[in-house]
Amino acid sequence: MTAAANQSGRRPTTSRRLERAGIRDVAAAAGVSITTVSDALNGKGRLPDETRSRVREVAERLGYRPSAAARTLRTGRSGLIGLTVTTYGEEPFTFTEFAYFAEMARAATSAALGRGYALVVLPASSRHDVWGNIALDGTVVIDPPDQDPLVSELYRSGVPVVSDGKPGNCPVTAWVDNDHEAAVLGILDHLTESGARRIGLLTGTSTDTYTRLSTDAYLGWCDRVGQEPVYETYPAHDPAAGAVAADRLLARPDRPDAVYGLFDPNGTDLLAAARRYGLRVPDDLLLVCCSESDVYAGTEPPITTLSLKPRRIGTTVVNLLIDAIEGVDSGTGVDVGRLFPPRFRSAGTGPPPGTLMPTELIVRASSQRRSTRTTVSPPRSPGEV
Amino acid sequence: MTAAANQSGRRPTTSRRLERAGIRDVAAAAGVSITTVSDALNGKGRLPDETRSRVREVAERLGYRPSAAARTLRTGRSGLIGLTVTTYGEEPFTFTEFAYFAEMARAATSAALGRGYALVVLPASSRHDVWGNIALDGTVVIDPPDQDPLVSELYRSGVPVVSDGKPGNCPVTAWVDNDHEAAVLGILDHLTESGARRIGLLTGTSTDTYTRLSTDAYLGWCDRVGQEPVYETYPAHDPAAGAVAADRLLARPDRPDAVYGLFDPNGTDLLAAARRYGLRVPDDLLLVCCSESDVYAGTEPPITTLSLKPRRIGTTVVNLLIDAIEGVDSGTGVDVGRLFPPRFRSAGTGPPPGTLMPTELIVRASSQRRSTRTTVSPPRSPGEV
DNA sequence: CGTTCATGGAGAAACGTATCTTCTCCGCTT
DNA sequence: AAGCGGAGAAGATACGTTTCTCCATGAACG
Repeated sequence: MTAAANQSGRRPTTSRRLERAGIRDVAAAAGVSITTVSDALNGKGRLPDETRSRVREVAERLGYRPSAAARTLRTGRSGLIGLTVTTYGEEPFTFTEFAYFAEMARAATSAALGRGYALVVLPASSRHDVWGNIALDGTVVIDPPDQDPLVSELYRSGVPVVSDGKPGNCPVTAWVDNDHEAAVLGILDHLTESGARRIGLLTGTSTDTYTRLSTDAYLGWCDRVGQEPVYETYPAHDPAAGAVAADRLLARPDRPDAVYGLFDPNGTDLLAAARRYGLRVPDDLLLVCCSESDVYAGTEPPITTLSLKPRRIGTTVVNLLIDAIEGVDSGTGVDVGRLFPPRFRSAGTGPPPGTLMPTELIVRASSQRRSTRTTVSPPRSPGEV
Repeated sequence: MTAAANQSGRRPTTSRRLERAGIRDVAAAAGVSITTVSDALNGKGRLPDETRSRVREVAERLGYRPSAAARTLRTGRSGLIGLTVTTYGEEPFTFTEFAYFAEMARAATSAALGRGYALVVLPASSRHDVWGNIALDGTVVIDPPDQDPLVSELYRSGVPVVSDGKPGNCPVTAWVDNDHEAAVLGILDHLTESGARRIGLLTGTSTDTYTRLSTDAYLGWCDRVGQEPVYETYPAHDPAAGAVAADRLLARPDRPDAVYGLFDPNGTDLLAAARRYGLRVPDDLLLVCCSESDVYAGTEPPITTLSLKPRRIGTTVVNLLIDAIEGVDSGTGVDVGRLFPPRFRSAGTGPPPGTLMPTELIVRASSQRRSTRTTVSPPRSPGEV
C-alpha cells in the first residue's frame, strides 16, 4: 500500500462510524488534494477562484469543521488567552475587587474576541493541574504579587504575560496600570480646592501595587504640603473591617475634614460613619472614594468617585498581549532568527514596557461645597514613564 | 535510517533551538521508550515503581510539560468548556442579568476547575470565527432562545450542551432551571398571607423561559383565585423603561396593594415610584422583587427578594455537563458500541433530562406587615416534572 | 529551439502525544 | 523438557492539520 493510498482512502479495519468529516474527506469529495483544500479554505496558496469556491462549497456541504486541536498542534497557536487574578487565592474572582474585575474582564473578553481570541479564566493556584492542560498563547495577569512563581514560570516557558498592575519583581512582557500617583494627587488637589484643611486616607494593609502607590502618593503629598498624615488601614478583602476602619478614622481626635477611601465600599461606610458622628457631607466632611459602581450617583448626598476605567485597562492589556503574541515576540529565547538575522535586542534585563492610563474623577456633591457638577481628569504628570 | 532511529534521535537539519523538552527528550534522557514515559507520567501501564519515579524525576529535571494540543488531538478531550449567553446579542454578558450571570459564571468556573476543566466565555454571535477555532468538550448555554441555531449546530456535531433555563425547541443534552412556577406561587401565597388583596406584577416583554413561566404562573394563579391580573411589561434590558413601567403600574386606577417585580432593578424602581405616589411600604404597598443583590438588605425599608441561587445553578449545570462528557454520552450517534453492545437507547426524540432547582425567598420588611424576619423556601409542587 | 517563469497543484513531513500490539525474558507448572 | 503466563518495555500507528518542497504544463522570450 503506497503512502498516497494510505493518505486518501483509509479506515480499512474499523467500520466507518458516524464521524465528523475531516479535511481528507473534503479533498476526496472535491477531487483535489489535501493541500488544495487547506489552501482554499485558508485563503493561501495560488489557486484559481473557481477551485477555491468549489472546495469551499464541498466543505460546506459536508459540514466540515477543521479540528482546532490539530491546527493548534501544527501552528503552535491556540487562540486562547488565560486570565487570572493572583493576588487573592482560591476563588477565581474576589469579591472586593468585583466591580473592577468584572468590568475589566468583560472588556478584555470583548477585545480578545474582536481579534479572534477567547479568554479562559483560571485560578492562580492549582498550577499544573489546570494550567498545564491548556494550550495558551498568552496570559493576562491581574495584580501579580512580587515574585509570583506562576508568572515567572509562564514567562520562562515562553508564554507572553501582560499584567494589569505594575509588577513588582516578576518579569512580564508588558504591563498596564493606572497612574495612581497622579490620581491621588488630583484628588488631594480637588479636595484642597474645595476647602479641605486636613485630608485623611482610608487604605489597605496589603502590599499590592495599587495600595502601595496610592498610599505613598498620599504620604509624599502630606510631606510636601506639611500636613500630618491621617489614615487608617484595614484588610481590603474584609468588608466588615472596612466599616470599622471608617469609624475609627472619623473617631480620631485629629479628625480629618476630608477623606479619600481607596476601596469601593468605603463610600457608604464613611457616609454611615459620618452620620453616626453627626457630620454633614459635604459641609463638615468632604468625601471621595474609588469605585466603579454607579450607586454613588444615587446616595444622599451623591459621592464623588474615582474610576480606574477598567474597560480601558482590559482592552489595552489584551491588545498589548495579542500584539506580543502575533508580533516579533520578545520572549526569552524564542527564535525570530529564521526571518530576521540575529540583531541586538534588549535581552531580558531591561524593564518591560509599561503603560500608564489616566483615571477619571467623577465629581459629585460629596466633595464640593459649591454645587457645580463637573467631570475632571487629573493631569498626567509629564515626567512619569 | 530505521524508523526507530528516526523516532529517538531527530532534528537532523535544524540546529537544536531553545525549545521546550518533548516526551522524546525525556525518553532519551531516561533511557527508556516514549511509551514508558507516557505510561509513567500518566499512571498507566505496568511499570515498577522504580522506573516510574525515575522517569518522573527526569521529566521534572527537564522541565517537561506535555503539549496540551497534542494530547487533545490524540485523546479528543481538551478540558475546555464553553460558556455563553445567547439571549441578548453583542456583549458577552448582559447588564440586566449581570448579578445573576456573574454569580452563576463564578460558580460554574469553580465547579469546572474542581473537576479539572476550564471555562471559556464565548459570545453567542460570531459563529465560526471563534467557536470553530476552539476545541470544546462541551458547552453551557444560558437561557437559549427557541430554535437557537448555535445550540442546534453544537448538539448536532456531537458536543454535549447543557442549558441554564429550560430550552424551548433546541435539543440539549440536559437542562437545569429554577422552579419558576413554584417560586411565583410561593411569593403570591406569602403576599396573600401578609394581607395583600390585589397583587400586581412587573414583568418583561421578552419571550425567554424565565419571563414566560413566571408570567404564566401569575396569570394562572389569578385565574384560580379569581383576581383580575394587574401587570405591566417592559423590555427587561432597558433599565430606564423599568422605572417608567413601575410608575405606570402604581398609577393605574386598579392600583395593586402588593407587587412582585421580576427583575433586579424593580425593587428600587418600585420603591421610588411608591414614594412618588405617597405610598408607604409595607403599610400601603407590599413589595417583592427577584434579585441577587444584597443592597436590598439596606434599603429603607429592606426589600424582600427572591434569589434564584445562581451558584447552585452554575454548579449543577457544570456537573451535569461534565458527567455527560465523561460518562456514556447520549449524543447523536457517537459510538458507545465498542464497550457496550448496541442496546435500546432513547434516540433523540425523548425530551432531554431536566432538573428543577428550588429558589429562595428572603423575607424582609417590605413584604410583611408584622416585623418578623424569616427565610422561606417555597414548597416544590410535587407533581411537576 | 532552448530557457525561463508563472500557474496549478500534489507529496510528504512534521506537530507531540496516547495507546494498541508485539516482543523478550524468565520463572513455573505438568 | 516443553509449554505457559506474566512482567516490563519497546514499536509503530493514528489523531487532523499546515506547510515546505517539488513537479508538471504551457506560455513567453531571447
